[in-house]
Amino acid sequence: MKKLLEILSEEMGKAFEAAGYDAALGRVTISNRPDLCEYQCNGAMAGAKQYKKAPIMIANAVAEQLADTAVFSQVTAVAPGFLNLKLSDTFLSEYVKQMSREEKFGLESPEHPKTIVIDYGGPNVAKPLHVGHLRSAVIGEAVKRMERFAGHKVIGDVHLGDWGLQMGLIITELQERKPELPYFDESFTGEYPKEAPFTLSELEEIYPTASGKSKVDEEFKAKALQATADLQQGKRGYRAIWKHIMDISIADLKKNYENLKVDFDLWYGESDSQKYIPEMVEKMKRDGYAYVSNGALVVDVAREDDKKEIPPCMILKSDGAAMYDTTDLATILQRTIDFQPDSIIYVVDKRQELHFEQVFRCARKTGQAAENTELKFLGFGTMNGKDGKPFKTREGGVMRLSSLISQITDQMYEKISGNEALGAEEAKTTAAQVALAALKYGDLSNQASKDYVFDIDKFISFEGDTGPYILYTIVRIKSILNKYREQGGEISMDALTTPSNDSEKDLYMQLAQFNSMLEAACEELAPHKVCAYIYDLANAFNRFYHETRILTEEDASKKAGWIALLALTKDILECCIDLLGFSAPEKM
RNA sequence: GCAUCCGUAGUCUAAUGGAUAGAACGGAGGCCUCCGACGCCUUUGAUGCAGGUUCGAUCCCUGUCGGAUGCACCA
Repeated sequence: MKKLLEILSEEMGKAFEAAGYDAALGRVTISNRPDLCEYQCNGAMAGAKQYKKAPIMIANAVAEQLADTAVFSQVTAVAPGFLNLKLSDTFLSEYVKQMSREEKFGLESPEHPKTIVIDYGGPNVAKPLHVGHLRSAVIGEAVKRMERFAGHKVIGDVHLGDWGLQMGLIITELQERKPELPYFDESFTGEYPKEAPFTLSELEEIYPTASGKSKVDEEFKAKALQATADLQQGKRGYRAIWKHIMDISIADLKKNYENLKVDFDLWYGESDSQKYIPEMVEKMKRDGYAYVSNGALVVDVAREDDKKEIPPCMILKSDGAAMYDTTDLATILQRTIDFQPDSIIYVVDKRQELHFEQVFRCARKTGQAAENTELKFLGFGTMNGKDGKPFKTREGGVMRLSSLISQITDQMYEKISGNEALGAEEAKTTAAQVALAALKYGDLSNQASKDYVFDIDKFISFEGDTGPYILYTIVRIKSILNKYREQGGEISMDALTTPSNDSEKDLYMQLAQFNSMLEAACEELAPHKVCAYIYDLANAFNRFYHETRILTEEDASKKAGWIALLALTKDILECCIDLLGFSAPEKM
């Protein structure tokens, strides 16, 4: 269904036209002076120059045309030329009633659904997830759910880091520790063992050790680089080790992401694009794009109008090995072949912006991406500690994501375990549920591109603009609805009446904004807009709730109408938090 | 050095070029015989600085100061 503001703008546009002005001037927006009006139109001022008339004259003429509109209950022209509007109660409630019947609360599905690949998560195999992986997972998951809800075909790909130097480092370290393993025996032709020669926790220790060594030991680093190249060339024993690492690591990653309510459609990695690389490189050479510079094979991507110098995209290092430019390009090619996507969205740390700028340009120039495929970089900022510096453990190390989550869950448990309505078991699961909401809302309520401060006490607070506050509001509504059912009441959206006071009308207006809010949030890939919306909606509900005795109301139709209003509010809140990637308990 | 992004109340955060810059936390004060007071209502307080474009600028442009980040064989 049409967005409310669209309808209002059309109505206003007709009035402008009838008064002899351009209908486009009739754009209506939400009032920024709620004390004066609910909606406003500033078209008279915009048109003043064009028509060489005082804005107030235009505004007056337009207001006259709206004398008997069914949409507005009040239209006033105010100096210097504002048109202040109030909505008709019946029009508003009809709109909301219609919306409650629609499949997606009135959000229209796109005429041409897009195929969108979202690249997020980006964990490295053999390394546990740490706090640096949180934002990509949380933001990417929200964007995926939003676009999917909007009606697009969305494919979420975790894009594992499984092909770079870290694999060579692990192989090299393993060889030093256990040189007797068949994987390192060049003459071995039999089948390699099914069991991995290491456990998950060993693996998680091997990588940092090897990484540390490579920084001080030149020889070790050279070996690791060689091992990386050998692996990429397909050396049999190395591939077998790699497979072990992958199996162990992915099983663990899946478990961790599941705890975060994050799930991927594809578990592809850099390695999966490998088979496209040789042909891609050849074609780049053949087409004259790639040339050798300082021993490496590169493609120029600089443009004349660049203010800054954009280094060329590196296709192959001087030792012939692929690097992240290469795999990212080959991955674009792979996705083009597999899905012909209309859009590929990268949810990546914003520090990688230059890299992706290079890759996108190169992909366009050399034809890895179709011309009509848009490549979007959704860069996110750093999660900082209270000191304003990147989040660390007390000891100054990198904090594991699982520790962060258990920390916030434990604190949440302490807060809610005092609630006697909850059993011990229920308190545990509820704590985990609310903690996840606190964590995700704390992250998503900020604009993705900005750095933000991870403040655990603020996030888990039930007061203010937080996840728990949203959940609390939902739980409160559920509690009322349950009582109503216990009294034998039935909930039906048809019971919606017209608003009878300001706080109720405000709640109606908040609800009516759902479709335009979500459309904007999807368009701008901005989950924080969904957060801002549900916060406003929860506030509007709480204000209304405070003023209205619902269950004791004697007028049955009034009561049923309020119940319907509550039910719709709850449905929309729950819909939104599902898009953000968390859920509400029954009690808390 | 060059470049990019960001500077909004004490803190944190929002605002397709529109009126008196919107919230949250904190501070001050009030509201439970009543559907969950983890709530609600008052109140306090901000666009780094200097110019320009515009009828109108937090937003666009220029300069300046401050912060973050990036600048080919790591990802």
